[in-house]
Amino acid sequence: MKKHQITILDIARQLNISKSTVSRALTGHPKVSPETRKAVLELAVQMDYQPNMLSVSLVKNKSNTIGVIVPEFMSSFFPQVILGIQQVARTSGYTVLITQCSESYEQEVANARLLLASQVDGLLVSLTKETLNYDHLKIFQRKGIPVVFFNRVCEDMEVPKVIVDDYEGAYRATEHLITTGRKRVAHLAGPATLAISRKRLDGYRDALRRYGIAIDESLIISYDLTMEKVDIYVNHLLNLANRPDALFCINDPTAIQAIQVIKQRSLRIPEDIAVVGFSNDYYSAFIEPSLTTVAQPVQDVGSTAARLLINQIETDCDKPIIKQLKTELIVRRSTV
Amino acid sequence: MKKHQITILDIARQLNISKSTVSRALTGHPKVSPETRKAVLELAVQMDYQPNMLSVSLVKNKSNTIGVIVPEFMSSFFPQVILGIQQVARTSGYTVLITQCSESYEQEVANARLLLASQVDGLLVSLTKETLNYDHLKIFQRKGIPVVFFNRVCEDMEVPKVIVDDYEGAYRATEHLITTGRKRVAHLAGPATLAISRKRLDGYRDALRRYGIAIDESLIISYDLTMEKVDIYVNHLLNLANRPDALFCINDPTAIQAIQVIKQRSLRIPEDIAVVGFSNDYYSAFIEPSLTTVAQPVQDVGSTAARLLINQIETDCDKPIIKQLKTELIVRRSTV
DNA sequence: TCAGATAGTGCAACCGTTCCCACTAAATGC
DNA sequence: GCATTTAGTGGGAACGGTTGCACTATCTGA
Repeated sequence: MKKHQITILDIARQLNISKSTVSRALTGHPKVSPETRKAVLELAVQMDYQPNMLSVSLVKNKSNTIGVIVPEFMSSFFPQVILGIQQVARTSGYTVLITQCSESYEQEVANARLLLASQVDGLLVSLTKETLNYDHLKIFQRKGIPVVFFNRVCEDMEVPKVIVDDYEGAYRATEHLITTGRKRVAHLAGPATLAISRKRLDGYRDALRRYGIAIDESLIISYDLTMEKVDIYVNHLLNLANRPDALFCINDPTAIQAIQVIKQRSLRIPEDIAVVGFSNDYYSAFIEPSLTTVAQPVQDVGSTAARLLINQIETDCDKPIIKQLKTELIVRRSTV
Repeated sequence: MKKHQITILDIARQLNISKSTVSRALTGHPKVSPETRKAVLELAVQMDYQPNMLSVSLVKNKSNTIGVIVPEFMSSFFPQVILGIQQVARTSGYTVLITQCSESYEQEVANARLLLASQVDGLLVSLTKETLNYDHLKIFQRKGIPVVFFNRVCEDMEVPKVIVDDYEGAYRATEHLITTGRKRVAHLAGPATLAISRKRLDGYRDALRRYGIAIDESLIISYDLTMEKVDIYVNHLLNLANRPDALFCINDPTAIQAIQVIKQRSLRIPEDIAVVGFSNDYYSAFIEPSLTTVAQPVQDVGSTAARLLINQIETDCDKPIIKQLKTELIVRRSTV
């Protein structure tokens, strides 16, 4: 059963002083006599006093909390981004309220409402693959609560964003496939709702164009990121009369799943078909064959976004900067 | 810049009624006339009103928040447990405050303090590998705030715990190695501070004993879960005059790292040495060779723990039940 | 000696809600 | 037709802190 909470009033009564003085002693206010301060501090420890942040937040109109909305929690990507967020938040004295949407738009709306009600001082968001309407996020803007997007960003809101250079990454990946002799490079793309899908697709297209390879639309398949679909689409590609000799996938989980399908069909990687992923997930180096992929500075995405947000919270300046972090092509055995 | 928040008082003034009535209309209190209720609800939407949960929590002395402390966030294990926690919490109307310790005891203490100050209604904890003192968690008990442990539990606190049958899992894994002809089974164990390490070690020992295999202490190495050490210890084992022909690892990341080392030395898996992990992480099926491992019902751990906690919060009954979930040996190519 | 500074403290308002109590007016019972 | 219930509302304390202001007592300097 929940016990009575020790409050500053309890301390005040014991010492026969006012709660104002207790508050001042506890918060390090200068105008408290050394003896009083000592007595308060000692009694506080002895009584196991813990301040109630709810009331502090209420009176100060600041919760020192930042909200985070991520689309999913299964891949290693978002947990790692959160690691970066937490590191920065912690050192700046903020608590992080993490919510997760299971790729559902409705869940995203619910989470936004929750964070709003929780009086977060700022919001970090990465969108679900379903999100097309942004009203639930624009409320934050209207209320003057800073918002920063990362990874999966919203293109019609003028707020700071942290992304990696998806175009460049995809371009380099495709270029790598071409320069290692591939002629028919397929692309298993993400849903067009996500800007990252579109940019990676653009990078892929431009690389082909640049190297004078005609774009074959039948080799481009956009899918909804549900893993079961990968089997279907990869099989479809492998069944084409003029089979692709390389496959560039929207992300690492997709690539890894694709590799399983290709292996099942007893095709050799990379001899028969090369595979490239995107994001360099933790386990991508360990699979067989090890996966060539585009590495993103995952934790940096989180820490940069957090820094941008906290800066905005504390200075009230809100230039809608777009921080674009560099990617790096990591060549492994799935392509060479 | 943060704008003025819309409060029930703003609504009250606009409609020329008292804030009590507005509050009642908003919370669905029966004694409000239909017209008043309608007017309030409409104006609330129109004004973009969002309740301030801080004040609600303050006055009700209940935050509808549960705190979670996990030791790390890199492996897929804890994020997945959290998924299970969130699912249950959400349907019961609770928000989840997640904190992460990077395996540091000090961070754990800081996180506990933070959650206490945030007035969580209950606490879910999995300990860091360093934790030996539990004062920071016992405070919750003293204050009457329910605590439930999961996975890495504390043996000297009488509270509910959710674990998997580590002993049984380790026993089965070791048994599997023995029955497939292995004679010298090594064990790369976790730190003795963790009960899971000790239990898995016990299961390993008992399986050997049961099958009449003398226990060779030189084949048992306890390490601190920092990946770099795996290289050293595995190499040490492989350099032994009488090399082991099987290796049972405390968890999957360890096993995967061990496999890398073994492959570097051009030994064959499983012919020269078989490898078994524990926990069936997401990627363990995809590595080469695919990893034989003991699967845990990861999300169930989270959902069970959350259910236990919420039940305790809402009924005030606190039987220190220990829920032990079943494990399952998954045989893959690293052993057969 | 006395004005003025200063250290230390207490009072009370405030943050945004809930909820008990009191009140009025209409509805009901007899 | 009058007492009693009841529906609907408002007033105000409470939750646990912070903080501006007022106040007293001591100290400073000319």
